Amino acid sequence: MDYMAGEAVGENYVLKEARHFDLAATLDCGQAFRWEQVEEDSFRGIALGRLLEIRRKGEDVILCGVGEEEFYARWKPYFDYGKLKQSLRRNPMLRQAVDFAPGIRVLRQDGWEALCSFIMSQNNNIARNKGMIDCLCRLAGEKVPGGYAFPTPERLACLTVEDLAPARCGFRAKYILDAAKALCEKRVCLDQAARLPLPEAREMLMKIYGVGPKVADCALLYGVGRVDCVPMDVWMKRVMERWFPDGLPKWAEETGGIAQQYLFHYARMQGLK
DNA sequence: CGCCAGGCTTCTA
DNA sequence: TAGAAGCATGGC
Repeated sequence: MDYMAGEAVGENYVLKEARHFDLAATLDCGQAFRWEQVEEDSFRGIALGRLLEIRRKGEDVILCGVGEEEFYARWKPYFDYGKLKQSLRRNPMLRQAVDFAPGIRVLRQDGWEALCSFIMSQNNNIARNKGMIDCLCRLAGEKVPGGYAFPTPERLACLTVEDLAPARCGFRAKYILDAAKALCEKRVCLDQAARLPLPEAREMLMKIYGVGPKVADCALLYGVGRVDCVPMDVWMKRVMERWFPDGLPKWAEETGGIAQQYLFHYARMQGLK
């Protein structure tokens, strides 16, 4: 099953034979920061303003307390980028990377949350970033059943660096506040970023203090649904140098961000130098 | 203890 | 205009 379908069973929504959905590889690989593993094969997180517990049971994946309507309205778009992965396998190197960890999925998160999360991820590690974000949500996020939503730009824009001190964001605090203000003042519009030519979308995000190419690209890919956007970190630079000196195949460019996810993971696991 | 984190801004030649 | 230095902080 490469695109998601399932059925409501009792109180839950069940994805049948969801072999290509590795929860740990997807939720704990540094693309999202609000999921925590609660049991062997079970994760809990707040995304899109809602608490979700999701767990694997044999070949199935169960979304606890989710009905059909909510699945299609909220979670399918969040978890599912469709059949893009299969076509990548036309290239031998891409096939190798995809088959190495076929259960990784690229998430389509909330745009603002992704932007803010990747601003905070800079020169940081995943574990600490999660802690900082959790604290930020408790500090300024709206209370929802089971925890706190990610704070809206409006709620952050009226705070100061001192207000954010408990989250221990360090030098990133001022960046977050500028990003929040940029959205409130409509200097930056993420809906517009979804439609603009890629270079213009990046340029717009990079006007935010503390947002460079990498953070802009991550926000676009993981939060704005720009699967054509390829974040270039140290690992991807090595991948391109070693395996794609002339760039990704032309036909793969429009889904380059998806390719990136598999190549990144593969390169890192191989310890590519 | 040091070293490092899926960078960015600022300073320097 | 490229390349190096500082940045805040805590996980390991």
